[in-house]
Amino acid sequence: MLDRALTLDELLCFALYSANNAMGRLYRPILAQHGLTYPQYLVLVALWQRDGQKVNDLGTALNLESNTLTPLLKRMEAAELVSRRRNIEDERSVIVTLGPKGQVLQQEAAGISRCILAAAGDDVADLIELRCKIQELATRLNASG
Amino acid sequence: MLDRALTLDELLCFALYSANNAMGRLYRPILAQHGLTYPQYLVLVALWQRDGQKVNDLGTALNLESNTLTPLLKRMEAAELVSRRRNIEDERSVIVTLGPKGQVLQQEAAGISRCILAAAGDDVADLIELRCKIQELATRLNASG
DNA sequence: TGCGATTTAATCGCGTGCGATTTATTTTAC
DNA sequence: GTAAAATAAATCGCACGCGATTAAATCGCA
Repeated sequence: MLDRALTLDELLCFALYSANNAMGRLYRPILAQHGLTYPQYLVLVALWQRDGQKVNDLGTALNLESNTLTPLLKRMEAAELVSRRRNIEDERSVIVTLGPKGQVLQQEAAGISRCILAAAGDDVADLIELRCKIQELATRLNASG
Repeated sequence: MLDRALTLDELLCFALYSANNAMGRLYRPILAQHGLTYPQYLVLVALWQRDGQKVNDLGTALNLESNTLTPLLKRMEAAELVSRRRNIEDERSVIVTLGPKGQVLQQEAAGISRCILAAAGDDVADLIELRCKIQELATRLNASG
């Protein structure tokens, strides 16, 4: 088996890739109205959930490392979305805190996710189940790395 | 409702983002052994399925546009994975064909997808169902754009 | 036939993701 | 107490994705 040619439609990886790109295209214009990019928005969600996290903590939450986060956070700092300061107790680490713009945006977050929800489908239970399945997949994939 | 703070875990978009990143991390070292990146691999899959497609055709298949594809295809051409030539019948379009390296790699494609399948899970029926759900989501998201 | 509208790639700029490396700080071992 | 190991962030380079624009070829229609 598997001797015949692969097709794009059969690839789980392509489904993910394509759905993720589509999600990004959907978010971009909405987030751009607030001066945000997609990963910047995710950083804010993480900080709204718990303010004052180390870069490493954000990396664990988002599955990213400092090579991605540091430049991203610097751009966010320049936009007053977050602020960054060295941890007094351990100068190796950097604490990221919500900046003024980042706090204000939390009020509009619910509206943003409602926009997306509407585009994703009307059956919320279905979407939640799908999300769980995708999370499980991500967990398995990360474990195999 | 929805007055409380969002969490990353609740976001479908983050599940997708995270699973897609995880898939990329899994593919990268495998594909790197063949001198490929992840989107380059997807282009090859599309061409193995049907050789000699216009840039636009590939764009439709992959949900990408020339601003992404043109540089990507040029890199692939430099690596002899594909070749590009203007369409004689309509000089606006460019035909992309498998190059020597691109043809050879088809033999190893089955092995590549087996590696991924193993990491994604052992229940193939589950994975296929998940893939379908994600494809439907991508379709809905693209339709809302 | 000619000329504006359309189609197709290409170009440019910016913000990720990440492999690889570097720098700074803290911990550990002796 | 100090040098080696470990840890945290930053830096660098490269390949995407995509919004915006441009250039070239073709089409459509008066």
